[in-house]
Amino acid sequence: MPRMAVMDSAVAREQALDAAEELFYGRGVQAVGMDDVRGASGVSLKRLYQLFPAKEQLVEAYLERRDVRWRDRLAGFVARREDPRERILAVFDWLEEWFGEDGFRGCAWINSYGELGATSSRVAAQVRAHKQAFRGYLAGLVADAGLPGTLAGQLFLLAEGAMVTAGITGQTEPAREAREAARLLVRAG
Amino acid sequence: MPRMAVMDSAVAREQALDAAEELFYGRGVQAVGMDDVRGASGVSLKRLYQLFPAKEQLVEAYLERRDVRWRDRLAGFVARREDPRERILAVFDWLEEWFGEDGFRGCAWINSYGELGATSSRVAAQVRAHKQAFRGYLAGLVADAGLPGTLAGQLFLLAEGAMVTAGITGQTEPAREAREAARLLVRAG
DNA sequence: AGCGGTGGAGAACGAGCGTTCTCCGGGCCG
DNA sequence: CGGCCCGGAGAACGCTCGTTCTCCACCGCT
Repeated sequence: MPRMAVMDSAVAREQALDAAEELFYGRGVQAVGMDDVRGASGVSLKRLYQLFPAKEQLVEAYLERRDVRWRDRLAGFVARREDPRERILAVFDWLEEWFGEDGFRGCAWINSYGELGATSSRVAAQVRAHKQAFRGYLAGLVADAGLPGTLAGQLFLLAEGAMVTAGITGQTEPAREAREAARLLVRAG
Repeated sequence: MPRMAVMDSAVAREQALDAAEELFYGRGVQAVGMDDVRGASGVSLKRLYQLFPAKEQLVEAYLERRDVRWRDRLAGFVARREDPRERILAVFDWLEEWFGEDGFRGCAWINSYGELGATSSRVAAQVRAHKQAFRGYLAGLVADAGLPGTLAGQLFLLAEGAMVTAGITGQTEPAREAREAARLLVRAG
């Protein structure tokens, strides 16, 4: 009955990714060994290498899954607001919530880019794709609000600056500063 | 005559730092070995370890020297403008110049923070100090223009967002987008 | 009960690299 | 000219870590 083995593989994969995400995000990719992932996940090394033939693939899977979840969480939060302009500002409210979470250590993609961007072209491409998706999402919000397209890039830069600054300082305040700037830019637009 | 030896040490130190800066910035700190620094600088390993007892100290010296130079270059560019509001916008003009330079790979401190922030508290502190100095510089420009203090944080976030985005995409455009947003915020202030 | 195969624990291997050591040549002093 | 010290080249050492291998316990089947 291979059904069971398949299920176990799926479970092991999730456990491995859960552990990898916490460790990679919290300490940096290079500071975490495959053995650390094994220890934290309970998935044996043999199985880990069956699921992810090399560490780089585990890293890619980690960024990929986090990308989907991150954008879903943001979109879910924003969708609760009705007014199109409020939705734009809600992005920054969500950032503030995120920055305040336990274990927040900045943007996983910006951090990974600093760590691996010069070495791994695949990671670099994933980071670019993630940022482009976020920017595209903002562009959609701006268009829905009937505001000029140039605003999207400006909001994007504010959000990126807030993420990087919150990551470095450990404070949530950058989200409020960015929100206030966004409010002024929306009003001016 | 120890005079000569002292001079040579100073020269060797500069050569080592020149090579370290190019390599660390271009490829990331962890991807560069001490032997690479030796090869690129012509300074022998023995001498390298006399000047910098461990790699971490070389990294610190690299960030320290680059910090001074970076802020001097920015301040020098901005000081050429007379009008206080123009000086604020000149910051973003300088960013555009910087982004367009050969070998530009984003902000050295943001990248280093992503790579080492979770591991080395000394590097993390240096990054925070650099960013705080930059923010303080912007606050001075804002005060000189008689604009409200809250503007400084907003301009800072725009600049950080532009640096991180230019680093990831390799384009200079974020500087112009940030400049336009800054112009609107200055006008609104 | 015997047995084949699956999977886990952890040793083993090999590469990379930070750091130190050894050896040697070349200039300076008596 | 002979001994001495400074510094360079690069081998060596020890550790980490990605990846693979070995061995063994367990589980289902006949």
